[in-house]
Amino acid sequence: MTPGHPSARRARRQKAGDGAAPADDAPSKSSRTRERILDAAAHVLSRKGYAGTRLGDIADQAQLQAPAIYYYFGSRDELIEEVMWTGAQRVREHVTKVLDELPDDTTPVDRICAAVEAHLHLELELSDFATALIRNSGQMPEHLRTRQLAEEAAYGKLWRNLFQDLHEDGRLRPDLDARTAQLLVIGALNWAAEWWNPRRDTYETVLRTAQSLVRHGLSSRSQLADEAGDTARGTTRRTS
Amino acid sequence: MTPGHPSARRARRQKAGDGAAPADDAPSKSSRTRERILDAAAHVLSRKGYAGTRLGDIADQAQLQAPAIYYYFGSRDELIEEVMWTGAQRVREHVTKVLDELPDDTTPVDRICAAVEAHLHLELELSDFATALIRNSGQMPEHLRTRQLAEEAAYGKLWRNLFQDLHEDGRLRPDLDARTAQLLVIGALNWAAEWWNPRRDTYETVLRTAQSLVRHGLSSRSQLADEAGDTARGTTRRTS
DNA sequence: GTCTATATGAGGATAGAC
DNA sequence: GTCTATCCTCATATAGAC
Repeated sequence: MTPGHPSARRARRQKAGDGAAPADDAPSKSSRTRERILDAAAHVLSRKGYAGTRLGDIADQAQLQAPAIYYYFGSRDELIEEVMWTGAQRVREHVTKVLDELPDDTTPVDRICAAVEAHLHLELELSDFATALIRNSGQMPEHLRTRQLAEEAAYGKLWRNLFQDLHEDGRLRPDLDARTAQLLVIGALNWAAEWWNPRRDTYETVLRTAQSLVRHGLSSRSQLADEAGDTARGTTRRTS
Repeated sequence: MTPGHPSARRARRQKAGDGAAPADDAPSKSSRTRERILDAAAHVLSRKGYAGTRLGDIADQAQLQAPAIYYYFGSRDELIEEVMWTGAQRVREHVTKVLDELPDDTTPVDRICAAVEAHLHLELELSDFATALIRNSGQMPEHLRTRQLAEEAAYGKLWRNLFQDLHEDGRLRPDLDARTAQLLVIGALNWAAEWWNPRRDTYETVLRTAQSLVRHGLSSRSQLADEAGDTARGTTRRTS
């Protein structure tokens, strides 16, 4: 509410600055405070949920007092909305970038495996944002979800294209429904943020298992033999 | 709080009665009100989260006034705890039952496919309980999670045994980590409650795709050819 | 068994000092 | 930029009528 709120306006200006400048000067002023608040909010949101997220808890985590938050964000809802959007946005940007950098002759299966790696990597990296998103998507008031839904639509389309390519290549096993398979795969990956414990399984193990499951689960003809030793680590490399 | 609370005691007695009697007499008195409240609580909890669940909303959904809830449950927390536990409990019971009824000579892969079917079926059936569980597991105060954690441990062990059998049969592809694969599979299934829309995909489509993905994703040697036409529907039948 | 009325407390948001 | 003090709203839980 109160759209003309002075602190909100100021905050928005700062944010635009951060986002636009690629690597101009240093992360700039002590306006890294904004980042601290955002990270803190993701942390609390993932653990307490939308309704349970107290400005006081966020402030504790960010090492300042609650009213200071209003200097950077117009309201509690505005802050939470940005957490949800940021998580979705960063994952999509990262996966997009990785796919763009793949050689043109990369096969559809390998592209999917690369996407699996990119998704998993960033999701586990940004686990507070990821779990905040996962747990609260269905619990947010609709009007706070517009940006997030746009992100997710775009991200869904990206995956849909990957599966489409696989299908057109005749490599998608015919008893699979493409859309359903895609949602099941993404679900398996998303869920990983809920259970992954770095002290129990290495990231490599999770990645290798996920990629193998996807590769063999999806594709009909096995171009699998010659990849056998390769699936262990990143698929971003050779494709010849 | 207030453990000796009269209404709580009364409520517990009624519940025990409901649970014990298999099909004795009718669902008994208007104490089906308790079920209505429980269902309503699952509905609200899944959409608003632990902290956002208001007794008033539950009351609206159950078609009574908020204070009436205290006749059946000792407190808000007690009610919520029971929702979380009920979801986990019913799924485990159902899957256990289905597995127990399988012929003794059922192969490990087929047993896993049967478990996939049972899990998916009950999860989509009880979607309010399922999504309540999924979204709020990480957001509940620890002291409300004891029963639920016990359920989940038992359920995890059940799946672990399924994968163990597959492994000992030499059918688990060697590049897979059993525990990780299991968590990824369950994750894919759990997530389905988040996106499944009966008006878009039939239950059959989801089930068939999930089973196929799991079967081909997990197993090394293909005993797949002779099952091809069978994976479409339940796997509970033939195994000869 | 279910209601109306109310005591009590927690948390978002603002004003204004520094 | 960040703090202290304060207002106001709203939800749990209880008391007690019907």
